[in-house]
Amino acid sequence: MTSREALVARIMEGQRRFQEAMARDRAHPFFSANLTMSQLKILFALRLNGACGGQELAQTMGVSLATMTGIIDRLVASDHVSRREDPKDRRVRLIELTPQAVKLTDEMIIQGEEFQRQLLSRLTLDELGVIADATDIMQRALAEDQSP
Amino acid sequence: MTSREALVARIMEGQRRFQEAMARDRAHPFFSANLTMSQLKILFALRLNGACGGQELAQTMGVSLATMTGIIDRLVASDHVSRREDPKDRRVRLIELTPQAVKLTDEMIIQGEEFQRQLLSRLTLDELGVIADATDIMQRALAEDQSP
DNA sequence: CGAAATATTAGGCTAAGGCAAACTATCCGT
DNA sequence: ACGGATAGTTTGCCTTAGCCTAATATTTCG
Repeated sequence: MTSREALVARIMEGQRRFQEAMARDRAHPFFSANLTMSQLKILFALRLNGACGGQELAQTMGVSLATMTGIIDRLVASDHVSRREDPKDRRVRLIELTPQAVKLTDEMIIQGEEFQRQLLSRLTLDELGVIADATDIMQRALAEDQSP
Repeated sequence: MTSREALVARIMEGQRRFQEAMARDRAHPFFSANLTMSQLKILFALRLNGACGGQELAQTMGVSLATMTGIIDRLVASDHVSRREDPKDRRVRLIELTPQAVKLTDEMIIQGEEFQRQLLSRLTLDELGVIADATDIMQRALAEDQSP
């Protein structure tokens, strides 16, 4: 094994443990939010791709438009999404997440800020510096990855 | 703002972006797995707490034992969990995840290894060293946090 | 032995999701 | 500006997962 491979393995294992430790936090909202799976999928789709029309949503989920109307109705009633007119095409009703639903999906997908802050509070200034450098390096790799 | 607070803020923001970028990966299995919300909750509970009896599971989810039997039946049929006797109490049927379900929940909760590996492949050896140091520091903070 | 605990089965109910068909409103090519 | 195509909703009907209570079996343990 090259030293490079060894480093990568060490990092991956550490990251895995870290994620594992935060899994409990992320799983919480799944228990407290009273959603069906169809509803959850739609919230995720909207969170990842932004607002879109019902037709597109129905096709993505492999469901008829009539079915989608029903699902969206219930999500509107529970204040997770809202409908508004598409200024570009008035036939379309754009579906978008309410701020409350953005927060909910963030808790499910993004990590527990509280937990992270608590961990960081245990570190020395020097250690924080190393973490910050590492974060910056990953940011650059991420940026290059998205526009090579 | 102290330099410490500045460092923490920089780290948190970087981590948030990083998680955001991986969110798509993690959301995938929610779309492809054909589960109901009750089923998902049970898989999560088993993944986080390990195998347990139906009674305990029913109480955790706030549901009657008869209901739980039905849900477990369907999860067994779809090969997500299995039942086995509890050697300590033969009245109890321990419910545990199948290897397939462990893999599935890992994909939902833990992060995309492939994506991570790809990002790391873009880094120099020096940069990898910084990341590895940072990972180790976080590991220590994590260990201290769990047993202070 | 007998009460208590664990699980399953049977029977019955509800709500979410699934569809097709009919209808309205809007868009856009000719 | 007419007319087909597209987006959405409504209606009516069906299926399934989940939910319960009550009855039954099995095992534990005082």
